[in-house]
Amino acid sequence: MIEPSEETAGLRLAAADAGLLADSLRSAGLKVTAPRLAVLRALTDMPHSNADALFTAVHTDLPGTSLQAVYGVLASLGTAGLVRKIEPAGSPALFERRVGDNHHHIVCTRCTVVHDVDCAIGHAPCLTPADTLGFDVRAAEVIYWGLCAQCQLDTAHP
Amino acid sequence: MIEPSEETAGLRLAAADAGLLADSLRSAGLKVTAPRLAVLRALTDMPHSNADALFTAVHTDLPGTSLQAVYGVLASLGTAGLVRKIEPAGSPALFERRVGDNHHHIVCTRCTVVHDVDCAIGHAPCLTPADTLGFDVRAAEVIYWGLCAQCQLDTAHP
DNA sequence: GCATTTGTTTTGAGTAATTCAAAACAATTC
DNA sequence: GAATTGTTTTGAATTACTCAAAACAAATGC
Repeated sequence: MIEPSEETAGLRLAAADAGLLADSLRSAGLKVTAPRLAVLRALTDMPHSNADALFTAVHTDLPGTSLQAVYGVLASLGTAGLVRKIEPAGSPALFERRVGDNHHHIVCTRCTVVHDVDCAIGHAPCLTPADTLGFDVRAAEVIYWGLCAQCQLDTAHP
Repeated sequence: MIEPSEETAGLRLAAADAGLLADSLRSAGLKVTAPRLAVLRALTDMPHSNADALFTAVHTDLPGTSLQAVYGVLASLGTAGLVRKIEPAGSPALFERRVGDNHHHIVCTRCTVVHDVDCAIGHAPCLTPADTLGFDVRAAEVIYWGLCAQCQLDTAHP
């Protein structure tokens, strides 16, 4: 039996992955295009990326791709519900593939790294304000701000 | 005894108010200037305003004032802790004088009106994520999104 | 397979919100 | 009332993003 090399394994994985990504596009009613697959792939590797970082990543694989195309892809993936856009104060918009759950984010005020966090109480208590003021509340967004572990160390020993 | 006219009452109030605003600037270690007083006054009347709206309001009273001055004023008031800046997704930054409590905001997705809301559970349960991931969490920001009462009516009877 | 339709991407330009820098100016301090 | 320090004006630049028209590619029907 022939052992698959690491390279062929990598290719096979990439191919399988491309198939899954293509499927997710198709089932969202979107055409399968190279820029869309590339953006989805980049977002899988680096969640919480901004449009520019994704452009850089995509551009390496697919040199023809324009920044506007990345914005266009992100917009269509967004409305199709395949990616989520978050906009922490003072930062350009960030994108992630984790959608459909009501998870929140924790942002380091020093290095701006972002991580996912689940809601404190498991279900969604903080998703209901004390007084809705007559609003029909559809969503709640929580952002925690603080210092990440590394930045705590860095500020302690400068 | 002479009844104060509405006008003198207004002036007296304005004067008293100017005194209070000036005091708050002084005790924050900031110089008392006309643009700063004007921005504070405008923010009192119209909380959740953006820089441009404040510029328009201030410019009426104090025609020399530039937009950059308003940005400068807001920056210094911000670092002095006299105003708070909020940045709801898809909107320019908004400012308010209500500081020091951990209140949150509810935003109408249709007309973008913003109101203050207190935390659901009174104390701060949603201010603690389930897993801090090693972060030293300093603040939590909650934004509720929905339709305000008026926009619910407007969309029901278009 | 190939033409058609429909949707996507490129190219190029434009805009909104905000920031930067130097000179002019005004509020506090001495 | 002069000196100091901080603020505002003026003018330009930057970042993040959007718009529009033409070129192009994916899916659909034949």
